[in-house]
Amino acid sequence: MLQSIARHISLSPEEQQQFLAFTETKNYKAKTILLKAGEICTHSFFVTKGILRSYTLDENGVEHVMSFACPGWWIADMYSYLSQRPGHLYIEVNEDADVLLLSKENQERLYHDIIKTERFFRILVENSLVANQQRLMDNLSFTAEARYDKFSKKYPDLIHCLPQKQIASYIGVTPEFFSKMKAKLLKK
Amino acid sequence: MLQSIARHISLSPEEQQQFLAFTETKNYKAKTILLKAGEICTHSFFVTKGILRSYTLDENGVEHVMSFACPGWWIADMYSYLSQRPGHLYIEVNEDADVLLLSKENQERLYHDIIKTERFFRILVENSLVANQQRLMDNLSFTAEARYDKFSKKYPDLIHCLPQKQIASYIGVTPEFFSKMKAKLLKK
DNA sequence: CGTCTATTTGAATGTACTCAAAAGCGGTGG
DNA sequence: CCACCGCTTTTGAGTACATTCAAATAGACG
Repeated sequence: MLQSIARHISLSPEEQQQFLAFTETKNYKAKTILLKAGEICTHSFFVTKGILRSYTLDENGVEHVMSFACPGWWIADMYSYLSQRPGHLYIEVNEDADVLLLSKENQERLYHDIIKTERFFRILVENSLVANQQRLMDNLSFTAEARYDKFSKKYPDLIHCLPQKQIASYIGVTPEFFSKMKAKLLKK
Repeated sequence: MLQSIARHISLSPEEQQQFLAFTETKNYKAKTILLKAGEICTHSFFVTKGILRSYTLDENGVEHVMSFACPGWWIADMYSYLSQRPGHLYIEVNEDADVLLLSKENQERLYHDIIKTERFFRILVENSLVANQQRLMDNLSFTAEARYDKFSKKYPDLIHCLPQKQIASYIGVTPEFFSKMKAKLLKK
């Protein structure tokens, strides 16, 4: 995580230690659910090993993947985490994972104690926003086929370690349609 | 704008003046284009009067509305503004507008001179991110009808001052389909 | 090995799009 | 102030992309 921080701000060794001291390390098995819809997201998660994902369940019980988190990525239900109100997202472990937990309280302490961290998290959120806006525009502008193409170019490695139905959900189609689409692409 | 800032951080009168001194006030007529795709977004815009909107044009020349900005809202091509690389968005004046311009350089100066402003903009971006994620999930989970319903409840006043085709574009359907959908809703 | 879930395939359906044409509306200039 | 032009909205018919439902097959895990 310190590497990932160092890409945006520079912390002294003491500050680095303080940052880490505010986090908690945990290991989770695949399929563990770290957060459920209706709960308050008290921590944000930094993945050092494995894969997590966040998703909603709609009124018909269909899953819609919000995001995947690989090593080096943060994940949380931002709405719930920021407002400290019950959220709509589930966060689940896709593959056995090592995770750093940062509680909302410790995050606030960090902002207070090491003011530079505010910049760090601002930049993270800025990057998320840009990525999210891009994904939204892609969904409005492109067909499923083009979205899949973009996805596989953006995350070439992820494709091999995710179940198809989750990729289908991420790009916004049913697993059945995704399967047919893939078959059609292979013919070409 | 000072009111909008005061909701998140408190600035001394001097700091307030300094903030304002970093901005530039302009008045634009409807249909003025403030930014084109391919250009670098050098300023972010704070609307004090009127309405702006941002959108992309896809390969077929179809417009996809990214966002509307009413008084009290910021708007920019965040990708381009943050990276200072050519962007994909157009920003256009919907209704004659008064706008405060904040250049990227002055934004950086603000972060440096009044460190609290970093918090302010962090919170703004956080809120944008949450809203954007919500919109993305709505697009994946709901039908056009439900999205229109949500939109009209979230922005009841906007509906009356936007051309239908822009609302259609925002919720992600063609103007023709939107028209038919509205007719069907009236029957009920 | 058996069970449970994921994937594939097919047929029928539906939601939303395209194209085309008519009607409505607003602004601009004569 | 009216007439005209351009743009938005409406309406209809035909189409396409994607879904639903169902059933068969394949894979993963205990």
